Amino acid sequence: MSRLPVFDPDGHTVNRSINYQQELNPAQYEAVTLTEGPVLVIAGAGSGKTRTLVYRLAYLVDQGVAPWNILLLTFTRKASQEMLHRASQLIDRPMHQVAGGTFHAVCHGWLRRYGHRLGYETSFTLLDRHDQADLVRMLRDRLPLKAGPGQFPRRETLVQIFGALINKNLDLDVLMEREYPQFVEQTQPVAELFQLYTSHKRAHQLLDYDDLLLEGRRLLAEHDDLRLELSQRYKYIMVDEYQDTNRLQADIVRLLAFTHDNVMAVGDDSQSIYSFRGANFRNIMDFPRLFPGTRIIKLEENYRSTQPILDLTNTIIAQASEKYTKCLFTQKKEGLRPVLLQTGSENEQSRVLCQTVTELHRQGVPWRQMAVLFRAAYHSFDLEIELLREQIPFMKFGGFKFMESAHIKDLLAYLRVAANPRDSISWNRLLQLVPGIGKKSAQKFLAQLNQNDFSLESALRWLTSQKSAKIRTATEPLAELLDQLQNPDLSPASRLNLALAYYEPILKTHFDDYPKRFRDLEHLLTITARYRALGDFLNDLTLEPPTSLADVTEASHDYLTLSTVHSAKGLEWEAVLIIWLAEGRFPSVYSQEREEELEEERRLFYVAATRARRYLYLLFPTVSYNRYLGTTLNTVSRFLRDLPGGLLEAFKVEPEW
DNA sequence: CGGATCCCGGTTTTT
DNA sequence: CCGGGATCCG
Repeated sequence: MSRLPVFDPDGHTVNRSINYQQELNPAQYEAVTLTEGPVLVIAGAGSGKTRTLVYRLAYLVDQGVAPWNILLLTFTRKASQEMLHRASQLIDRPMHQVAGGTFHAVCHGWLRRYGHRLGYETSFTLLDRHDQADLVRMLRDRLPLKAGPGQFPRRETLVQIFGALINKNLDLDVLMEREYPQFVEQTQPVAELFQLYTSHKRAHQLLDYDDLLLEGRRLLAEHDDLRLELSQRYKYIMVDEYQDTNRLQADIVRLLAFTHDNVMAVGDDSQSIYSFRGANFRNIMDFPRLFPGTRIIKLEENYRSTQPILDLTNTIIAQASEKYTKCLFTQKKEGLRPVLLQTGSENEQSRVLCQTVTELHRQGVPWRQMAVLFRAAYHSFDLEIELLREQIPFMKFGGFKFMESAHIKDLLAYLRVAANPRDSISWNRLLQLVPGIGKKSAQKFLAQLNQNDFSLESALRWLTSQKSAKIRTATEPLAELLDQLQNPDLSPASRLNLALAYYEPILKTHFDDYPKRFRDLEHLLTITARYRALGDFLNDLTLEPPTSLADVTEASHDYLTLSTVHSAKGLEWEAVLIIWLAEGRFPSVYSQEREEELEEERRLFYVAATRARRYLYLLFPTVSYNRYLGTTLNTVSRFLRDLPGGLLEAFKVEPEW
């Protein structure tokens, strides 16, 4: 059919002739055009879920809905940007006024703007997991912990407990008994520490990830006028990956939609893989109860994979103990069976993988159409060495600890204090880098700062009035730096440069791998260059930390993807290779105790395998070498054991070189 | 305060 | 067996 461009009053070229009915299947079409009232779309893997959301965005705008009246909640910022981009191409009209992003980012935006109603200044600081652990350590040292019975949890564990408390909406007693029985005797001090943790964050304008959701919800729940205003602004709400939301997020949607109920939730219970973050796959089944009158639409036709791949993935998920009937089918009947490759050592697995991708590449599959997936980031270490040796271009996603390394944290501490002088965690950090100042002095400094209402002047005074001349030679340059960083006219990049000049000698004395770390800091500088406001830079770093070296170094255009399964969610490739399909690795040893955790591992494997369009390779080494256990034998992952015959092509292989 | 020494644990997944 | 964290001691 012909598509005549027409001009709307704004002067944009508008294509008003998308034939929605023709370009979508009946179920998709219904999901796209049913704009009023609650809709739940159960979208199987590869069933055109993103396509449906994109067309719905376009359709809404085509129908005359203003883009700023739409809210698109996604799992990552990248996902929402991608959808908006595709939708704007479809209707040839910019969509950037659509509000989009993660729950955390959207709540964050509200809190910057309206947070004063809950007692937050606009300069509040976001804490990542590492900051949370630092704070817990600081507070735990203040607590008179007598050496009671049983161990006190490590600080990472404490952070985990606090997170579960919020996201799973449980009482501490119940949580401890159910999930941390080994620490049950410590429930009382843990509760005390949690109290301390919560009140400290308040007093110092600090918010962790959970606070964003918690306080975002409170903003809506306790301020009727604001709830009304936001509900009327976001007249149409779409939530992607609903199976990975938790109770808190469901509450936020419920509150936000109270004037209209125009919510479309999209998800797949079989792909719920974030229970460690408080998500529960049953949540998606609760949606109709939260929104009475929900129309449920199922997308079951798969457009991604070939039938032999679907035969395997359908079988895998059919073995799940709790499942909602859904059976994917495809028109792509032809195709190769998934291949199981059993190798000797881990290194042989790596070499066989190199051979396989090289062969696929020779047959015409570009690198960017291939991905290697694994359960945990460290599973690919050996492979990365092998890929480098073979000069196969690759990029790794997930498990990237750039932001957690000490030198990055150190450098950012100077900027964070400049942005929020109440940020006790950063003060604590940067003070202890001064030779001659340790825990005790830092503590004294903070107490003193507290009395002076955290004025920077009093901080500088303290730094320049140290009695010992030796200490003053170190604190005076620090005071000078902090004074310079205060200048509001400086760009984030120039501030970072100032801090780097001050920090470089410290870096040299603290780390023997100083050159490598210095390069990291220079990478950080290139990220900074994109920002005009210091606050934006710091927030983004916490809300969307760099996920791969790609964000830091030059991106090449054609590369093989290496990714954790979690980071591969929502993506697809011509060829997918999954490594380490051995008991203890995938499923992980940490999940072998509880049935529900094993079920999640199964869904995780399902997610991994359904990323493949044409080629699916499953690899596992029989022998693994462990430094302290010596050589051990692996058995193939339980997900591949006891499959009905004919689903897989199985080989024992040895590398040729 | 900070370096030396001892002791325990042992790479999950991420906003 | 190696590394981080807690603890001890100068």
